[in-house]
Amino acid sequence: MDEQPLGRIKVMEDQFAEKIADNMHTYGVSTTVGRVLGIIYMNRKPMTLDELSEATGMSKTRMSQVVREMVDLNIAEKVLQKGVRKDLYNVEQDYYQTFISLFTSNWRKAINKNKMFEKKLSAELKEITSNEPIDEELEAKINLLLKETKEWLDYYQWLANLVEFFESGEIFKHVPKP
Amino acid sequence: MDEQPLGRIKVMEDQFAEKIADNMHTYGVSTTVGRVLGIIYMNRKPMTLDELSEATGMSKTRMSQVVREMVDLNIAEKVLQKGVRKDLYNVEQDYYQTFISLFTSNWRKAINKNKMFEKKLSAELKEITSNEPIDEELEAKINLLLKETKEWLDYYQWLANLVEFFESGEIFKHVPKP
DNA sequence: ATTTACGTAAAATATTTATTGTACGAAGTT
DNA sequence: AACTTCGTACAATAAATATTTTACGTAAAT
Repeated sequence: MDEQPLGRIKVMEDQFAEKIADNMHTYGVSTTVGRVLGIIYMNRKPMTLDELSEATGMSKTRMSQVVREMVDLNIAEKVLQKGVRKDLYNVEQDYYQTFISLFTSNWRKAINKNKMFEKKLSAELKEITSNEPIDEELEAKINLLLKETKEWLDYYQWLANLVEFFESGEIFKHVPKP
Repeated sequence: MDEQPLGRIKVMEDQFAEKIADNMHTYGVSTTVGRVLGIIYMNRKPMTLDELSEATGMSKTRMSQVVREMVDLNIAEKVLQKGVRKDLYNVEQDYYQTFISLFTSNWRKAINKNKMFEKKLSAELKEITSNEPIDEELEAKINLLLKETKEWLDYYQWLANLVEFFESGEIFKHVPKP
């Protein structure tokens, strides 16, 4: 209570960084990724691995791992500054963009994985329907599976459209930024 | 290759269930939750803990835990069937609805957590701006923090609107089901 | 040409999360 | 009333993830 104003601001900034970390958690990224994002964000300018290590109290190796993960997720980028030897990392300053980056990179991953499955499954289904002698019960089962496959593919098409809807910024036309 | 048609269908059904599990993973739920969802889905009717235990090869205790998690997430429900003593569990059969349930329950959790933070932070900020003697540097810092707080609150308002946009089904007006 | 600082791979450790086993109360059955 | 069966709390164990330590190749500084 009787703290220095500057100290209190520092405390609030830390709380803020923590909150950002917490928010990140909802995207399924590890706590430390969230923390680092919050720290760089609050620092208001790019940071080196050593600075991050200092700020988190974690090893430099860990910072290296975390920062790589963030770059992969499109929520951080390496910044080149001439004359400076150490790598600098910066984060997206726009919350909405961060949301979109994480959302799209997660779902794109799932969509791509699914592509292979799609091919395999429909090939198998085609084959089985053309080759085999078919009794009634079998036919019913096959038809059910066919129907479900169709629904599944449609669902993934929808997901792909949804990702595009976010990535293009179209979402903001219908859910505008306050 | 020389398998029975019925056996091959079983294999495909299993692959399908697996794929559903995989998809679930993108939402940040545990693998087993995904598996159970896929199994019940493919079973096409509600299942008991014992049946699930049998189907997954896992303990009944684990099934109990998983099913509870699913109910909390709104992707499964307990079904009462008179005359039957065991609890039966069913899952949402509509992929889109499952997507929405998971999306909204995740973000709602985050939004609620944030509510408390909001109050605390803005109270602190108000206090510090009214009580303290202010020099120029301090004032600049405070203003920056105020601005960031505002942005953060706006962002969360947006998230809340987004959740509503999904939950109400409005999303389908703009990204229609194929 | 040596030395120093950097980032990260790879292996080792610590922490967290998932899973099982035991036990027990509540409710149904005999 | 004694006996089963059910679901789950709670403690123990196993598996997966996060984190650190050590080591090493590469590039800048001396």
